[in-house]
Amino acid sequence: MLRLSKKVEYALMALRYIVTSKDDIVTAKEISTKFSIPHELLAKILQKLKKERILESIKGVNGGYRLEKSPEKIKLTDLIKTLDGDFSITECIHGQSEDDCNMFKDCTIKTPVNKIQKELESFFETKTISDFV
Amino acid sequence: MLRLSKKVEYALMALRYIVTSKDDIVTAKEISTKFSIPHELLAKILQKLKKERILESIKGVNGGYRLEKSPEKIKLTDLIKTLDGDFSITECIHGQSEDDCNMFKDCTIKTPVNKIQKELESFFETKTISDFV
DNA sequence: ATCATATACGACTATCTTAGTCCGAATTAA
DNA sequence: TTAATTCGGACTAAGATAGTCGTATATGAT
Repeated sequence: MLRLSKKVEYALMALRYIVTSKDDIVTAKEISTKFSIPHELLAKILQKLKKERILESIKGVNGGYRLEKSPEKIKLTDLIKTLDGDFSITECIHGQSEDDCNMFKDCTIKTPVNKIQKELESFFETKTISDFV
Repeated sequence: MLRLSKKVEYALMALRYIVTSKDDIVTAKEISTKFSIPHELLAKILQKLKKERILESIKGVNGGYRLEKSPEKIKLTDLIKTLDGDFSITECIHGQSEDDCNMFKDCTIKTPVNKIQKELESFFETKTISDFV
């Protein structure tokens, strides 16, 4: 239904929170409490953002997260690809060639669908965390 | 994951088929066979398109469907709204006011999310069946 | 009239994805 | 040593999507 996943929503709220926080380091607990997001779930999200080098993590007591990339460099496409694993408006698109689809041998809408995919992707490329601050 | 539903995909294929068909009237059977789409499922889709006055139906033997609107007037947003019931990138958006969201009492991303929603909606407004023919 | 071929429509089921939980680590400052 | 934190995988729950089934209704052809 063309909907942002909760993971991405949570990530946006968390990133905004981190960006605007007066503290250098912010814990997953703090964010999950603030927004009533299940702690374990948010923790996983932040861990993925760390792997993607969007966040930097500090382990142990007094640990937490802080930005590794600057807000204007964190694109919405990156969040979607990292957290949802993919960015494609149809199952048959995997970011590769236009001819990969073998789901419908007589599918006639490959070309326009690919065009829309590319346009959408460009659109989300232009959206960064800066737009959320 | 920001994906078009199968319903919308099927609708696009079906509409394109109807538009480019040399026959005045096309049956659901013909289309479902052509693309290996489950017949009952496609039938429901076409019925919804009929209610939306995108298609016109003819009952009984030799019945079927034909376009009621011209291809350039059938927008992708219409298909999504009709078939998926809604068009919103987040649960808290229902096309109404920006302040309807009560999911997160401290949600801080309402405004930017609403902006993106509107931009996306405009984008899909510009896409019509003409783009698929 | 009857029959075969269509659409119309609601209820149901199956499948897949997403969201959320649980458990046990490893790390580190106090 | 302890408490607070990140890390990682496996699991379960919930919800949305996809697909099925049964029946009714309309209508042209025989």
